[in-house]
Amino acid sequence: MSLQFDITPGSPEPIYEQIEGHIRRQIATGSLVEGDQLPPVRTLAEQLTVNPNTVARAYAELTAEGLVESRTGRGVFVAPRRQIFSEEERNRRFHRAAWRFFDETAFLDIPVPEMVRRLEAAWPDYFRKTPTP
Amino acid sequence: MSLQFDITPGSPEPIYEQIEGHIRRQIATGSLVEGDQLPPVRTLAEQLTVNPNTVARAYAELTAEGLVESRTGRGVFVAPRRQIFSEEERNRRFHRAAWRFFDETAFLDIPVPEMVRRLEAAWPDYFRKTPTP
Amino acid sequence: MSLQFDITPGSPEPIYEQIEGHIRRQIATGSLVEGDQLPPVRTLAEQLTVNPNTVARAYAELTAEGLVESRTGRGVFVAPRRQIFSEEERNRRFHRAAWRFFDETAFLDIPVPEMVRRLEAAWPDYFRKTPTP
Amino acid sequence: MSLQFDITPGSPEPIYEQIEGHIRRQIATGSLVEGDQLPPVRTLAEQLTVNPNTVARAYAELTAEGLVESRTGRGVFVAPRRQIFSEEERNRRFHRAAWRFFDETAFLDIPVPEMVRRLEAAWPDYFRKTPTP
DNA sequence: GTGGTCTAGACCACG
DNA sequence: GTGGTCTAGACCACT
Repeated sequence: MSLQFDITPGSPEPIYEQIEGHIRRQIATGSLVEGDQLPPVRTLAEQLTVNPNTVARAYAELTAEGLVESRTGRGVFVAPRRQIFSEEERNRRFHRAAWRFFDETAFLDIPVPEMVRRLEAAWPDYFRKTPTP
Repeated sequence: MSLQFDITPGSPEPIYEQIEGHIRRQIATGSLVEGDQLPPVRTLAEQLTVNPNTVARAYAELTAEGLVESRTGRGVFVAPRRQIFSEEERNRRFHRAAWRFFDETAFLDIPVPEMVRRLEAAWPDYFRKTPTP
Repeated sequence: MSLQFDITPGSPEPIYEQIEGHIRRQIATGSLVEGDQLPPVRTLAEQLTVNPNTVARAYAELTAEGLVESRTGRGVFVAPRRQIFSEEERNRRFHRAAWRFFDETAFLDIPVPEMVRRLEAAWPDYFRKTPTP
Repeated sequence: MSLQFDITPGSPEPIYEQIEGHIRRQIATGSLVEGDQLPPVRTLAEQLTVNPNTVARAYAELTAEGLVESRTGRGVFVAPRRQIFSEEERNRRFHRAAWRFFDETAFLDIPVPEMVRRLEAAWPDYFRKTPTP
């Protein structure tokens, strides 16, 4: 439950998004399940040596998305799994991610079938990256 | 050579990246080949109704990447095709893009096979974004 | 388009939520329509005499909700209307709001039919509160 | 008199407010009448597995409002019913609650008549939240 | 000029 | 102790 991970401060991806990403992944892969408590804002901030506000922002966005919920005075906990977005919105988000992916890979000269193959191959690796402690 | 395409003002993707993307894709798919001239900065800026600086930036980055080259006084031309990135670099970029894609889609609750199917389905649409003139 | 409104700093409702509320209402009632630009963060911050970060936070949340979209370097604009939440999530939010309403009115000793009548009567007033300039 | 109810730990509504709400409702609906004794702070705290301070706070606020009264050494009892708020105050509170409700539901795209219908439908459910023992 | 990120540090509400 | 809000001020990316 201690959420072992690092962030890369210089990256174009903002720190709070990196934090969100790690936690989302833990939830998506089942490393964190409903009712689990996230580390306190100050603790995680210290561990990552970032400002508490930055962690708080990540928690706030995850809360807004409904992935976690905050119980005042007690901490932030993984929320029961729900379907938050409409079919339409999920399609929109999928398309946005897909196009971004195409944009970032189009000039790598990898043919589409090969790309898809690689993507399928990368998935278990991604899934496993999150250490189940 | 007149580069028919639109940019999406509402997108979070910066305009200069959208322009770069379109040109990269034209080159990747063979719509633009070695020696073809790109439209002058001012012309393209007018056509897209964006700031000339924005177009200039896109051209500059493509030049830096070696995809196009500027012949002073005459314009910007598609460069001879060569292997720009090392195998290692291409793998690195592919992985980064793939992980970002996973991060953005993991919590959409779309199973992997379905995701792959959708991705393959989205490609022609993406490709068509830039009509080959 | 100048968004005439005040905020009450002492209120239990946080300032950024008050700002969000006003803008949501303007959009809900049609005072702000797709494509309209919101006042710049700094301008609105000055007008309300709050910190720019506070306004930025309100804008960020509205952006996350999909009600507005930010075009980098140019400003924040009202987004095309979309159905963002699933039926389930909308029900959940409606129920939460309804129960909160009941909690806040239960001890006012107003019988339910009377309450409903009053609520219907209050709506046009609410709707009109947002000045169409 | 044993006050059968649960609190929802995941809710954004603070626990002490949930407790207050339940008791207010019991009084409003006649489940608790003048002279009835509330369970001792420690007992209720144990039953709900919350901090005794939290229960104490709820009792304190209800006492301050005049809904219950504490007879030192013997416990807390439901106070004689009286008009607690002036007509004006009741209108003010109703309006505040109504506007908050509108704010939270305006962007759910539910037409007013449908909203009223749903609200009426939700009431019995809300009422039942506290089973009359 | 626009918005977005991050830090530092204060203050409050809840338990 | 927990998270949440707000301010002040710096720095960056994009147009």
